[in-house]
Amino acid sequence: MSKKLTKRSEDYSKWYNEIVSMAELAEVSAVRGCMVIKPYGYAIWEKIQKELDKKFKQTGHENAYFPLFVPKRLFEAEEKNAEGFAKECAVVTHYRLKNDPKKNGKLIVDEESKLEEELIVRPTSEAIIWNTYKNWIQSYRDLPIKINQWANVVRWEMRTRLFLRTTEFLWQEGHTAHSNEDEAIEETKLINNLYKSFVEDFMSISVITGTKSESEKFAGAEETYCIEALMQDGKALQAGTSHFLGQNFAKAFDVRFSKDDGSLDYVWATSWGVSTRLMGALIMSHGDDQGLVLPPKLSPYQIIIVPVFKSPDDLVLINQYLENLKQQFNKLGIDYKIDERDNVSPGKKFNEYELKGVPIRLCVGLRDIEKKTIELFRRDEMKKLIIPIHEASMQIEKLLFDIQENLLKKSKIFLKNNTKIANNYDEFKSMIEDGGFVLAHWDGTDHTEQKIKKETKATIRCIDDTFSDEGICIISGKKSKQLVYFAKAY
RNA sequence: CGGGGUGUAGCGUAGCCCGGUUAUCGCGCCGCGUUUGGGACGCGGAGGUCGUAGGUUCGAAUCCUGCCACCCCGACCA
Repeated sequence: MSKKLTKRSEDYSKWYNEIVSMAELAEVSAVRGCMVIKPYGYAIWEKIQKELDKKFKQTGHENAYFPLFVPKRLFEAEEKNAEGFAKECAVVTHYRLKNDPKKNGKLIVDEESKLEEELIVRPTSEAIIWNTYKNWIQSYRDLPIKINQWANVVRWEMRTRLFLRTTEFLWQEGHTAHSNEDEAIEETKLINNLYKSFVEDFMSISVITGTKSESEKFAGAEETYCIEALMQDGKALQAGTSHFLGQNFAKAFDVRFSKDDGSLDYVWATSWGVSTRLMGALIMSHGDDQGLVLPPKLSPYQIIIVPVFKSPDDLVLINQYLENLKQQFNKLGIDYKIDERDNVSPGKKFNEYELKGVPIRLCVGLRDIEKKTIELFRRDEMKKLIIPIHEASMQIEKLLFDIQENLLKKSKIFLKNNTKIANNYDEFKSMIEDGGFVLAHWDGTDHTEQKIKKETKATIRCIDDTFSDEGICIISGKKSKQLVYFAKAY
């Protein structure tokens, strides 16, 4: 008997870690707070990358790459940004090691190799990129610049958690430069909407959108738009952010351009990103007591084929039987994998692929060949059905579509059922305790926000401007422009 | 950085309070055989500086001290 997965309801945190490890997504590495992403987990990340790239290109963006190291003086240039990240930066101070004269075989830092100016390992690339853009931009004709980079960044967090908050993480960061404010704001919103549609359509995760409060927004940004998802334990997760940077970075790095009327102006900027944290969102949104559940569009393969055979001859027969179907999969662009291991029982394979969240399992044995059937199993509903093989490709195509839709539908219902409106602070406190999003009136002050955070651990997750009903702040009793989303968050 | 906890085989663990043969058990791994439609079984086998450095003792996984690492709760955060 192999190890059983802890039930999701018993210990959510333990369940999460076990899925990451048992579904072979990633493991804790020997390097502090960092993780090793295993092939299966990385294949999912690659699907995310591929799809986002497609969307970025459709909206006029290009990929490029900038250095890992940021000289300290560049990092200092934008004060708020520097201050925001100062406490969590890895810093390169030396460039050489030498043999320890006291201990043979040991290496020590060569003090003589001390750098005159320290290099910061990027926690984000605004500084290095804006210092580069400065040389690229002279005229309004050079604008807009719309670049994305896939990179690793390092943030020395106190506490780490696989995928959600690792010291090093992978992400994409977009950095755009525009000749006017409206265009930059439009870009910021466009990307946030792009994130929303990606997360909903591909990851089947329902999200709320809006802007961040003053204290929650990105250091150095004028406005931060975000998408927020709700995990099954009732905690919110920031899944993506898109920042309108105004002219802050242009001023800090002195990036000016000539307008068509001949005057000089600072450029307008945006930056935006999603990270490997999306993998955490995926696990916590869809996973169940059997393991991971993947939406078909993100699964490394949509179908796992488990042949049931007693001899190599049986296996040959089964492969012949499936030949035509496999060709149809290729034609339809459906990825499949066949598990032909003969030293592992079918039952064990069933459980393995359920743990890995493969959307559909196709099981075939001699019994099926006789009856001209196949057995299908859909992971999201844990239901089996036996169908004639001549209907298989058609049914599977439909089933994949259904699973994708069904997961989003479930996610939407979950989000809806766990979003409540609080009319007073007592109600608010008990709702926050239960988990989920709580909509409440807020007077817009930092003081009130901090008070709520201190007393309930809830933060303002986002402010959806489409809400316009005025009301009274649940704490201060002052006038409130609208309801805002609160929740306890990861 | 504060408060709590844990380090024993690849993983999970018993033993520790109350020191005493060859360090327990399960999973996994290797070999042979029987199996294979929901986590197979039998027999045989390999694998350990008991986190680390000292101390106490005839004798330390066990007691004492320092150090290191990791986990949980705070502060910090995508």
